[in-house]
Amino acid sequence: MLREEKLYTTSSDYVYDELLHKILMRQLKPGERLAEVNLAVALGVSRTPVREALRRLASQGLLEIIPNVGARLVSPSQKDVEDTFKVRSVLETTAMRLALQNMDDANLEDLEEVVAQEEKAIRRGEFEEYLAVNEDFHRIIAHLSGNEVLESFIKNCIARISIYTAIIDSPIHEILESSLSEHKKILEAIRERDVSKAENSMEEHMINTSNFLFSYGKKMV
Amino acid sequence: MLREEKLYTTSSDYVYDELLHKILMRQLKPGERLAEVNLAVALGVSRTPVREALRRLASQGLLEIIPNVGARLVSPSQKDVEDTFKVRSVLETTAMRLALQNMDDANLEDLEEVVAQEEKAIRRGEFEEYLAVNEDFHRIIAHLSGNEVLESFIKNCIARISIYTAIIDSPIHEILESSLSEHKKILEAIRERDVSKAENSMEEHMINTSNFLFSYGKKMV
DNA sequence: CTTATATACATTGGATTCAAAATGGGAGGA
DNA sequence: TCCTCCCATTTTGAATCCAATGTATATAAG
Repeated sequence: MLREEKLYTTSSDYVYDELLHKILMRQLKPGERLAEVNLAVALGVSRTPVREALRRLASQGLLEIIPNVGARLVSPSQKDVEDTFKVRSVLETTAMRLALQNMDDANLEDLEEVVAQEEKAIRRGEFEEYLAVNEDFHRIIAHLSGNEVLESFIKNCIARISIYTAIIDSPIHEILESSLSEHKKILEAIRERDVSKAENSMEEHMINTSNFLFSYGKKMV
Repeated sequence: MLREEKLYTTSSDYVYDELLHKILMRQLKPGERLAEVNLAVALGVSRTPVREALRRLASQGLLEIIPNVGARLVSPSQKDVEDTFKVRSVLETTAMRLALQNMDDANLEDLEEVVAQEEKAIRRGEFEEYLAVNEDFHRIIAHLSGNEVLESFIKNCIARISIYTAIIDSPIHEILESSLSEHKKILEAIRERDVSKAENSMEEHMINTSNFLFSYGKKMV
C-alpha cells in the first residue's frame, strides 16, 4: 500500500485518497466489507483517521455504514446505476458546453494527448492505465467548465459508476474501443467548436456506455 | 440545543443533523468558525463524533477544514453561488420532468398543501417556518423524481445556497412573494401535466431567485 | 435433527489522553 | 513607534482505552 509519493497533511486525507483510488481502479468490489482495524493496520495508522475517511466516503454515497455493524462498499442496483448515468449525462453535457467557452488551444492539446494515451493503453492492454486516462478525459472537461460544484458532482458520479463496473473482472475490448471512438468524436466537435455536436456526442457517449454496461451485465447472469 | 425528538443511533449523526439544520435555517454565518470543543460541549458529546460530523459536512462542500487550524463554514463568492444555481437549475428541471411522470394525486395534494403553508408563513411573518416549507417544496419534487443521486445533489445545492443567503438578516418580502408566485406557477403546470411548462417555470424560478439574491446583495454593498 | 439459548469473541462507538501545530501576547531591540 | 522573537495558551491530530453492540459458536432441550 503505497501512494506515499504525495505528502499528506493529515492521515485522514491519506486514508481517504487511498480508498478512493482503490474504488476508481476497481480494486474493491461492490458490497465488500471494510473493517476499520484491517484498514488501519494495512495503512499504518490508527482507527481514528480510518473512521473519519469512511464517514466521508459514506456521505458521498460510496459506502454504506450500518451503526454497530460496519462499513461496506455500496452494492448498486441496475436502477441505481441508470439513475447515476441519467444525472451524469445532464451534468457532463452542461460541463461540455461551459468547457467549450473556456477552452484554449493548450487545453485542447491536453485532451488530444489524453485520448492518444487512451489508445496506447488499449493497444498495449494496460487496463489500469486506461482507466486512469479515461477518467482524466472526463475530469479535464469537468474542470474546464470552471464550475467547481459541477466538477465535484461529476467526479462523484464517476466514482459511483466505478463501483458498479468493478464487477467486471476482465476488460471488455468492445467497450473500450467504442468508448475511445466516442471520445474522438467529442474531441472532433471541440476542435470544430461545435457546441451542439459536442453536447450531443457527450450525451450519446453516456447513453452508450450505460447500455453497454447492462448488455454485458445481462450476459453474465 | 434540542432536536432530540428524533432518536439517533449514533452521536455523529446527531451532531451532523444538528449542524445541517442550523445551516438550512441560516443560523450559521458564512466563514463562521466551528471549534470542536465548543460544539462538543454545546451538544453534550465528546470531540470524536463532532470531528466526524465536521468531516462529512466538509466533504459536501459546506465547511472548509484547514489542517491544524480548524473548520469554518465556507464563505461562497458570488461566482460560487451563481455556479451552484446553474447546476441546481439543470438538476431541478430534470427532477421536475421525472417527478411529473411519477406523481399521483396524493403527491399533488401534498405539494398544494406545502404551497398553502408557504403563503401562511409569509402572511404571518414566520420566517423560519417559511424557510422550512420552501425547502420542503423542492425536496418533495426531488424525491418524486425517484432518482436518489439526483435528490442528494439537489439537497446539496440547497444547503450551499442556504449558507450564502444567511448573510441576509431580515427576510426580503419582495423575494418571498415572488418565490411564492413562482411555486404556484409550477404547481399549475403540474396540475395541467404540462411537462415543458413545468420545466420552464422551474428554470425561471432558479434564474429569478439567483438574480434577486444578487440585486439584493449589491444594495448591501 | 432442529431449534433455542447462553456464552465467548470480534467489532464498532465514543471518551480520553498525549503530542504537535498554530495562535496570541509580551518583552526586547532597532 | 514598529518590528521581531520567544513563550504561554489554545486547538487540532491521532492513538489508546473502555463500554456496548453484534456475531458466531457451542451446548442443551424439544
